[in-house]
Amino acid sequence: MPSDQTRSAILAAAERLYADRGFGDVTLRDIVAAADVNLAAVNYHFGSKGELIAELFVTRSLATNRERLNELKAAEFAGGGRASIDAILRALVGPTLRGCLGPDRERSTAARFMIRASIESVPPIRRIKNREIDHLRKFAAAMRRSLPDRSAVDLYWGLHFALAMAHQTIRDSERLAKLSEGMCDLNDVAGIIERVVAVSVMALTGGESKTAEKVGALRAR
Amino acid sequence: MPSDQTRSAILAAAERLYADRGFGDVTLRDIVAAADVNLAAVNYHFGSKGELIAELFVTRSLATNRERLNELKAAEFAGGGRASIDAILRALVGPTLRGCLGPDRERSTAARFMIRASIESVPPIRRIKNREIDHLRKFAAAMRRSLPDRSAVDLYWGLHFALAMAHQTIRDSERLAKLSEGMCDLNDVAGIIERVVAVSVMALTGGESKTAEKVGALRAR
DNA sequence: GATAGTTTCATACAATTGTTTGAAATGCAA
DNA sequence: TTGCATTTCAAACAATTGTATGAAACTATC
Repeated sequence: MPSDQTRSAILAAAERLYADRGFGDVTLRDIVAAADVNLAAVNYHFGSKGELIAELFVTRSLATNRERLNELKAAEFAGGGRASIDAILRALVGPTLRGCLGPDRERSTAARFMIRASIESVPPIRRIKNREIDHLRKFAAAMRRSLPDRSAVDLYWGLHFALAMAHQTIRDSERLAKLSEGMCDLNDVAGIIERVVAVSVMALTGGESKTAEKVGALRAR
Repeated sequence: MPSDQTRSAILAAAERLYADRGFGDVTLRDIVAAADVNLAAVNYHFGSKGELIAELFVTRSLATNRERLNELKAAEFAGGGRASIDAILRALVGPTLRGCLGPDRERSTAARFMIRASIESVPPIRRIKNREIDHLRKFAAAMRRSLPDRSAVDLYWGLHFALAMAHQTIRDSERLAKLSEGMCDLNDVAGIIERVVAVSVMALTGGESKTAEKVGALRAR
């Protein structure tokens, strides 16, 4: 019977350290010290540092995607096959925002690890990351069904911007807090999600398709 | 007479390498090889690797801030002391977007270096970065003057989201290109700027102050 | 309770890193 | 030229890194 006690202790410690300090300055010795296991255990159980990171990433990546897709399916079911655009966007940005900003410690580490992974693109992760495109494509398709009149380009930009806002809010919540001197409540996760969704919906619908015009008008200046 | 030939060769090579590959995996030996100078030259001219990075960052940081403030001042002058909100946002996101996505090679390296710096937060940079808050505060003040009716919280979020969209577009333009299968033209820098500005303006004005309502309405669901 | 397979451990290894050193080369003033 | 300061260079240094090794400890089966 394989002892996965050591194995999971390493995974947990590694994820927490990577989430906190990034891949750049976390050594295997840091990890085994935090996990209270022997240095050689990492190579014994995972083969190499890169494979450890890869395993962490694929596990969390699958979990996040599953969570997002569940919300999407639920929204589509509730809407009789066609989800509302705000529900789609909520399914896209909700899980990550809740995971990173919410109070749940365990989820928080997982989500912050994923943010790190999306920022500091280390080789073992870069190789896997292409699958994310396929995942996002499902959301693009749902958006196309929800807003059949919008151009594909507008939809892609809307999707891109929604992720951008959610992402940056997690990555740089500290700056926003400092800049606003605490006026922006970063503990109100639900409020943040709705703010991101609201802006994204506006970007996509633009008060009845004004976005394209607005872009055009501003460009003409 | 000090020989700044070596000095500037190091600076140029370091900036290019850091911009291309990030701080994580660029060694001093990579830099001196690219600059075609001796290894010891870095420590002789800069003292340490950290001080080299810091010098690069402060130089570029000052330049970017100056550029942004120039555009802001010009916009405020043109508007008789009060700039339009879209002009303010354009001054905020324009320089970086033009720098990173534009064709100008030299500016491109500089801008991409700054993006790296804002992502991979290495110690020497982290220490300096607090000044950025003061810089952003000037834009927040201009926005307050331009939209005196909006709440401060909304303005901060709008500023935050504008930077988020610009930032992510630079950092992850590749994903957007892949996702949209080339439909989103990332060479049309002016168009991208206007798109970011348009969405930010909508987020801030929300079709005559609908943002807050919309957030409220969505939250009520 | 002996044995085979698995897991842990201390230790060592090879490679890479930023930094230092002291001598050689260079530039420039007298 | 001589003398002095600045700059370059090859070499070495100390520290850290991921990885490998072989013996010890453990676990479960017979």
